[in-house]
Amino acid sequence: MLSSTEENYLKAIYKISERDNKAASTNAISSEISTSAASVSDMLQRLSSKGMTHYEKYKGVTLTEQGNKIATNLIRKHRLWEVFLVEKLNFTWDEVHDLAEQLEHIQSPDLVNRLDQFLEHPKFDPHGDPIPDADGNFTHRRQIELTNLATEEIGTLVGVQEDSSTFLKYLDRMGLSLGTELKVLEKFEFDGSVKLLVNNKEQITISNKVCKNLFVKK
Amino acid sequence: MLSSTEENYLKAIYKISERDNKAASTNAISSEISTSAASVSDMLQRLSSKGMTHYEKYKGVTLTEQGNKIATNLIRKHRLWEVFLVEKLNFTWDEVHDLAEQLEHIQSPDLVNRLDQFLEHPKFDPHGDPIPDADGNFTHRRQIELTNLATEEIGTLVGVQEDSSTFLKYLDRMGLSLGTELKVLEKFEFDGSVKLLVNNKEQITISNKVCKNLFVKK
DNA sequence: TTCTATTTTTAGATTAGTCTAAATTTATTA
DNA sequence: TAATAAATTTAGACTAATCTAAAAATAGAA
Repeated sequence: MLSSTEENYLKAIYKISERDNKAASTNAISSEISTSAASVSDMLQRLSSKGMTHYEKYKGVTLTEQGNKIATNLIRKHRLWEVFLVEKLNFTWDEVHDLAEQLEHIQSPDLVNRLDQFLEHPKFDPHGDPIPDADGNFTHRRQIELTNLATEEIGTLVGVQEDSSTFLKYLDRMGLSLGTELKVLEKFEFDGSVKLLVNNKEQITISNKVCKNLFVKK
Repeated sequence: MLSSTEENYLKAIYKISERDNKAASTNAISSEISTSAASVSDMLQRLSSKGMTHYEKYKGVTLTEQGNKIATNLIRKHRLWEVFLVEKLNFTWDEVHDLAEQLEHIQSPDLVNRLDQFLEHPKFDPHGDPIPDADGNFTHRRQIELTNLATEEIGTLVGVQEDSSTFLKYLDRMGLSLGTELKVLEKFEFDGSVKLLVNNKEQITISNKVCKNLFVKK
């Protein structure tokens, strides 16, 4: 069995490979989990000797099938716990990330599955991210970045890229939550900011950076 | 903040002091948490330097107010999680101990209290053990050991001493669970075993060892 | 293609928690 | 009360995970 630390490395490698579509570099991992490159280098050798990663010195690292399975399961646990915290314990969506980081390391295959059942097999977490099933299959999101919506088009907010507390609090403040209907009124070329009609009522303008972090369904 | 390991030492010290009504010895702790006496000795000095324990070499150890508070809170968390696992996720009472050992180390004051609220402030865990409130106060159990029941007396099973999986499975097998009504039919002096009438129906005989692990309310 | 900058790895040290073996202190008992 | 047994602590070593500094390898630019 792996330590929590080792598990966190696998998750980081998964996340980076997913994002960049290539082997994760030592530096990318070290900045993802805030440790020195030296520590990462050490750990990569350990994870490889345990059959979790394919690693060639100076060439970056990818997950083996086994490593991928563990990483996916961590994500499953993380997102299910987030649903539990929000739906059952009434936490807000900006409070649950750090807690789920702890809970995802609880060891018990039975627990995850019972939790999944208790929550009635949710497909998405409170941030709109898909929850993989017990076999590691994700429900594919039919969603696009808000930036890809043309003027006058309407979409429903179904997910966010970032889940930092500051970003989520900002969204709450602007009256944006999952399920909110958005109509693009105007796109400003100058800085990429966008003027929106929210739920057919209020008008707000959001920056390009915010825009890129919002997923909508047409 | 303390590590999980340090927390486990505090819990062990709490448990032993409670049971024996005196300072916990190095050996008692080492057998409670299955580590060498040398490791315990080391740890006791560390915990004392952190203000968690009163420790005098060769004289055993007791908890400071702060240490006591942490230990009590761990017990609170442990028992609340056990209620959650049994009531909400349908685990059986013999399956939850090890999982609760992991869950009790999750750090978040908010989480415990929300869990408590979600479970509607249970007073006892699935083994009949009292759950301390947020201030560390236990509901006093008005219960006696089954061994103290005289012949012909009737009691309701309200708690168990041990919560090892083997013991609890044995009880299930014998048709004994919390709430079961027991009538003492005969006490055998020879080996301390006892013949019981269970729920006014079946007759069983249990050993003295089992007897000592059962609490009843008259 | 060669030199320089960047990235990555190695070397060596540190901390928490553990161990065994040896030394020391306390308890028991003759 | 002196000798022996038991309990406890200290010494020294090990592993996992981390760090900084130095060395080595790779990538990029002239």
